Amino acid sequence: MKLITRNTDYALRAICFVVNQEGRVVTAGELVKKLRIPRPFLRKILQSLNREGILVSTKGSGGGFYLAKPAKEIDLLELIGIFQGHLTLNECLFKKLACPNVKTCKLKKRIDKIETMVLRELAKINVASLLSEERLNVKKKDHQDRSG
Amino acid sequence: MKLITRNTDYALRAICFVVNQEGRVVTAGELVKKLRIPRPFLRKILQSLNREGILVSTKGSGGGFYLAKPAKEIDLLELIGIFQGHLTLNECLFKKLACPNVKTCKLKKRIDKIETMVLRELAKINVASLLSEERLNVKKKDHQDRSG
DNA sequence: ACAAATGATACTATTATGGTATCATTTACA
DNA sequence: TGTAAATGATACCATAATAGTATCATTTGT
Ligand code: FES
Ligand code: FES
Repeated sequence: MKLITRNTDYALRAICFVVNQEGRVVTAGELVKKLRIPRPFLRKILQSLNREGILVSTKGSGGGFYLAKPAKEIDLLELIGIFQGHLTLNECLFKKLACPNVKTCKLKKRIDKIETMVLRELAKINVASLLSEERLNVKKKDHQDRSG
Repeated sequence: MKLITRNTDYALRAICFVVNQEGRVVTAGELVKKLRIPRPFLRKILQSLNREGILVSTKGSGGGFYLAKPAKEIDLLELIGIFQGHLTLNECLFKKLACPNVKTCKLKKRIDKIETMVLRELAKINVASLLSEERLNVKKKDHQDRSG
């Protein structure tokens, strides 16, 4: 079981790279080469990040992406929200029938407490705080695909 | 994203029911009726619980299941381990290549910390502590299937 | 012997994840 | 003004994890 899926992780790597370019516009092609993420998948991810107000995109020749807000204001919880939906650690099986126990259920109470902790911690992890040490894995070999 | 999958949850409900029977041998059929879990699925779950030393089974006519150890010694972490494998919140994408950053990666460090917290809390949640308040949802209507 | 129980195990269905592939649109600039 | 270089939108496909079924073998009380 993974808390962080591939698209979230890729998004984070891409954002980190963009941050390091200090305002320069970065194209998807560049990111593909540097991060070695399959191009169509990365493109979809970048489009999401644009829609969600994390990156700004400019179209046309010379276009690309740059940060829409300070690195400090982009946290893991938000990224997970975008790519994995709301993080629900506990979900009672009697969902539709509206579980008769929700009010008293001890398990729910205890899992909820864990969930709250986890969410709080994830919200603390922001891109700026990750960047003092490098986590990008820059590569030599190019990557190729046809779409785009 | 769910921390607790169906089989883990069903297992927990089944165990709770068995605990409440105070040593009496309980059959899969009974559990199916009371908990309204699909019979073949529940049977598979009970077999796992037996293999893993949480329930003892007795075969043949009059057979069934009873607890293999005190309710206090059965915790959620163990159940999750059985049905969902080891809980890994963070798994670096460069797995096979052995990520060059594992030692320094800040993200990994921070997720690991969250993971440790979660595991510790899950280990604290044991069946006995859940049972002071009821979470079983006993039902009227029977359930039917052919296997067995 | 037979019915009532579990054990083992192989199979199937559904959903979530991890992608691909196409075509439309915008823009710089030769 | 037209073409190449970029992103936007969207539909599609592949793989893996989860959830569940189906069969047959084995054990045991009566
Ligand atoms: S049994 Fe429904 S919330 Fe716990
Ligand atoms: S980038 Fe590999 S452990 Fe973080």
